Amino acid sequence: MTTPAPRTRIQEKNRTAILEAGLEVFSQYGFRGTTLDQIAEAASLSKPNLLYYFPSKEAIHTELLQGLLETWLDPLHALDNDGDPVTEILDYVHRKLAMSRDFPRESRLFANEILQGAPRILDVLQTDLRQLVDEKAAVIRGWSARGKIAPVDPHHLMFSIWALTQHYADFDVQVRAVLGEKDPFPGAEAYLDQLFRGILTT
Amino acid sequence: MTTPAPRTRIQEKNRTAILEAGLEVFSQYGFRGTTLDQIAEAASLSKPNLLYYFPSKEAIHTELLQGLLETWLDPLHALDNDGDPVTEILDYVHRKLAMSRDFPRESRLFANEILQGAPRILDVLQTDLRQLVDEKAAVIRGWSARGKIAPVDPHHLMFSIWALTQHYADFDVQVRAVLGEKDPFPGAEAYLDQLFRGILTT
DNA sequence: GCTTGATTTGACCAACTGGTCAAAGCAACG
DNA sequence: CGTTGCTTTGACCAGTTGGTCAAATCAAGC
Repeated sequence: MTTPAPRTRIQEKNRTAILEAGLEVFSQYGFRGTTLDQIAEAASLSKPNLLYYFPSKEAIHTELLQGLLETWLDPLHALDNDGDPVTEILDYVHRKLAMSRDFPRESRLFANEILQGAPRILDVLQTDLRQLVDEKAAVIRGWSARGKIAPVDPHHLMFSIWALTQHYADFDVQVRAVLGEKDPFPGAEAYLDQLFRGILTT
Repeated sequence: MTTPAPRTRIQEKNRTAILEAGLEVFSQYGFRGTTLDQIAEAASLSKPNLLYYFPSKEAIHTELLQGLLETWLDPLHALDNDGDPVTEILDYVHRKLAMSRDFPRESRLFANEILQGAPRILDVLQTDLRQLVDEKAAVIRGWSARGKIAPVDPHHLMFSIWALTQHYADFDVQVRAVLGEKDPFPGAEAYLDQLFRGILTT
């Protein structure tokens, strides 16, 4: 969309490698904590070569964040007013949890940005995200009103879905420290099902 | 405990100012993203003066993290096997939520550390935290077994309490972007009450 | 094999980083 | 007062940072 498509095959390969490397490092150390040298090494390129493909450290970060936001909000778009309410919401939970399992670095990149006050995406949050959430909140409120699900605050329901699913990616280290070797995800899925079923069906 | 008490009044004042400033900056930018100059300015001290009170940037960070861990685990200690199960758990939720409201920077400092792989506290998580959690998990499992609360996975219950309460501090910016000016906390408290009551009372 | 444009790199730079140090300022006590 | 020990600071340093640039390398069409 925003990104002009890379032309040659080698450009595409290197840009991809840089973004992949950037994701790896930014998601762990945040923007300020990350150095171009780290990214360059992770991408197996020289630092000046990085800057041949991207004008600055900031540009890499921005592009990652932009690509991320689409992916991140996508599952919420799918929440369908005409589907079965409980199924719709639980499906959303499952999709979000799967994203935490399959794309934990993306989740951490996002978490880092928010923790730092979201300097680069605050406007998107205040406009696009807010609008989308309000829209879906209305859907949920409608379900409640029609007695399809228990009365719940739709915004806090949304927050709780985000918090719980992303926790397994963002706090992965802590979860594993407490759980030992055991894979958290099967248990998480069952628990979240139980938890949200509990609040949705009175 | 670990920290030898400062002697003079001026020492105490400056050490406190430095820790306060460090908390402010570390909690926003993480360890690597924070500079001594930032801390010095926030504490209204010169950089060499900082280093008169603390031997290094790392020392400030470590001391903050140590003090934090105690406070952080404290509410969990209070979970009492002999109290009323639902009340005990909901009280824990309320205490944790209050901490997010009253000490958001502490929550973010912790989040930053975990996000970066918990390099400085991984061992504490794997020993002290794990042991404490296992202990309380046994209590909860006991309550379930005796039919006092619904059968739940105690570890994931714990994770969900942490995730939900800390979300309001760590993702504060996002929450406020979505909610507008409205204070999230009264709503959060009511919602969390409803959510956990739902899963605990079948 | 030569030219042309895309790609890569070594050398370099100014600003910033965490940290040092010797000297200066200061308070209080005799 | 003068001395003594705590406190503060300006000047400084070596290493790192994001970023530049001219020159070298490379690939591909002619």
